[in-house]
Amino acid sequence: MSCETDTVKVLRTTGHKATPQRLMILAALRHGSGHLTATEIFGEVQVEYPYVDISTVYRTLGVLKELRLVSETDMGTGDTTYEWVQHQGRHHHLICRNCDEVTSLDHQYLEDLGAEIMAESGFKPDLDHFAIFGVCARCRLEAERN
Amino acid sequence: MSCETDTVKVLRTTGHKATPQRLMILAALRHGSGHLTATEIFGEVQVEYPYVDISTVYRTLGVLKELRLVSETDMGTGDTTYEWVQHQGRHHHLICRNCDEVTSLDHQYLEDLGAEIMAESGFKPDLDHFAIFGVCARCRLEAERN
DNA sequence: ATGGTACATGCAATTAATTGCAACTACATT
DNA sequence: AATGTAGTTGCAATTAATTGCATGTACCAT
Repeated sequence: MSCETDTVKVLRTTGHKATPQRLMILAALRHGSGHLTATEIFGEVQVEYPYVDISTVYRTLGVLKELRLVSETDMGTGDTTYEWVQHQGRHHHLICRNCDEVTSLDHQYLEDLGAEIMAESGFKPDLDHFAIFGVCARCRLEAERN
Repeated sequence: MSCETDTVKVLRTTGHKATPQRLMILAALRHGSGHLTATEIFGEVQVEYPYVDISTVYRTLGVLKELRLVSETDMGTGDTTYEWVQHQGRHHHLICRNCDEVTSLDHQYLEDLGAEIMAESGFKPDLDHFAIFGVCARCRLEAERN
């Protein structure tokens, strides 16, 4: 699989450059196990090239996000996480604001929502990786009991 | 209308306190025209009471968000905005990542999504104020032309 | 292969947001 | 009304993220 060269191609055709720093950030994202923070990616890259700057990491993540190669998600823990989109495929999270439990949500729900919005307004939404907050079944029942 | 005293009641029954600082922040949120940043709220409150601290503003917004009295939304401009939920009712935004145009989205779409999720998993999602990014009809057509 | 240029980088400085802690205060209970 | 306590505040320090700018470099066109 030539994900690496594919990505380089995408960068070039969109007027961006495939710099060594970017390739290292890409590698960190692709080999990482999803949900990486900017700081974690930074640390990873620093191992082989200690002179990268954190601002380069943020800027690269911004570009990759724009190109929809990575998704950015705040899981409610306070830090923003980044994930290589093709790595895990589209997926979503339901996060309980009472007990912080995280469960996953099938993409189909959002696929349908996206299709509806698209059909009625022409706007094509990016629904790659959502964090939806709310109250889980257990906490809700417990709250009702009081 | 006794929104003010209602809110105070909500605060008290949930184990929080109705401090003067909070009442001023509440007033700023209720009189403001939606989509206020923490800094804007801070400035507003400082007019009558210059000794508040920005951390108090953030902490109060956190509490109000938890109680779902305000919604927090990143409109993609880089700053997080807060809005008094009952002030404008539930509404959502479609934001084009190409031309930055912002249009609104009827709540019904998300109401339906919420009902579905609730029915199948028991998880009750908060879908008060979403910012959905994507590509608007105009930009999409323009992109296809190339 | 070379050169020009638009894009990227690193650094430093700035702004946004969070956190630890001692002092303080709202308010439920008495 | 007085009191105890849990919750809150302001301050200072920290961490996260962004931005301006001069220098550097990828890569397209020749």
